[in-house]
Amino acid sequence: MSIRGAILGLLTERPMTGYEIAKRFDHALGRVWPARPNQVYTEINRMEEKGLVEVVEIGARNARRYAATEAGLEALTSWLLDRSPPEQQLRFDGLLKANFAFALPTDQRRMFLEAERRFWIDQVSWIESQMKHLPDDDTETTKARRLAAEAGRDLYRVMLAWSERYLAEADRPA
Amino acid sequence: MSIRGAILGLLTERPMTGYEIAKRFDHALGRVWPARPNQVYTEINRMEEKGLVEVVEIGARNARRYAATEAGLEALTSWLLDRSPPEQQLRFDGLLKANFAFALPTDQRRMFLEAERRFWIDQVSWIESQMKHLPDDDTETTKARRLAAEAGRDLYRVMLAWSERYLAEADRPA
DNA sequence: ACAGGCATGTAAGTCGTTACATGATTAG
DNA sequence: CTAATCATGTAACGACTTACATGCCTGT
Repeated sequence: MSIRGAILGLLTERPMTGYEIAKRFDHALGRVWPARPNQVYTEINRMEEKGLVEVVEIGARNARRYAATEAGLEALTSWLLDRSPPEQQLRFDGLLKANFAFALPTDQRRMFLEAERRFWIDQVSWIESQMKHLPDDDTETTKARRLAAEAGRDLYRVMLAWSERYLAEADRPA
Repeated sequence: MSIRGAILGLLTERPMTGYEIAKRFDHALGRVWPARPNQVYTEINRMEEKGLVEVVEIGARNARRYAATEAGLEALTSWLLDRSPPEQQLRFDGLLKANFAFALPTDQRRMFLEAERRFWIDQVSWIESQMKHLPDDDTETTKARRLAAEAGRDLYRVMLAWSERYLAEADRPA
């Protein structure tokens, strides 16, 4: 239930509408855990039924703004501390494909690796631009986000380095 | 359809039974793309219907040993080159949780980060032990697997560094 | 007035997990 | 002979994607 945890985590910052939460996934969180708007809406409704969130304001266009309840905060804590599979599992098809790149003929492997390289360059520069927009304060929230962003950037750099090393090895075959 | 690609990739090494494929996920591939035996079996059956794999041998206990067909190899290539979402997306709840660690009270955050640290140490040492068992040859297969393993190890090291930096920051609060 | 963004949903289908179930063979 | 491993499934459910649908409000 990672999406549930993520929604609750976002709501600890401030109350939000489903639309705003969906935007956060779209613009930022989606790079580590994608979620589409409709999934956000259906999940929030289920969470409201279970008493994890509650409507704290109804604005223009009948926009419902949610906040986490006490039960919601407990659910957030237990999600963070939950180490049972399939929580705490990487699902990373980039590394999976990396294992099987040998199966491509040489020219297509080059194309594949160059596309990978461009992709990871994009990811690195995207996250670096995101880091500039982090608030310039010393709160726990900002600290956690800054450290997470740095880890994300470094993960992308590892994949970038992988693609470049592979390309270099492809240049001088055994 | 990452599982389909992974199965086809494994079958390029040599023909295998569903059981053997499931073991590979369990022992190695599952660290980047988990799959349970039943999912492997159902997927292989669907792939056989579609002509992507074929039975090349029936052994003891009626074990069916599969190989990739021509169509299967094409499917593998197009999976590797496919860059459309939700392919090519990270789904990494570790980084997601990293963003929300601030929501835990200080003592629980320590516990959380120390558990993270132990977890990533385990991952690093697991993959390092795996790397020792890679065949000592110079084939493309081995090269791809070695580079992928190194990337995996470095990814785990990034997360390990993240947990340690966070723990260090927690020691000297702002 | 109309385009663009705000705001929310439903329905169908696929992918993945959990739980349950069965039987054959081999090693000790 | 009995435990472990080999070998394969089915059923139910939950998570996620894709496609479709609706209407409100604000700025130009």
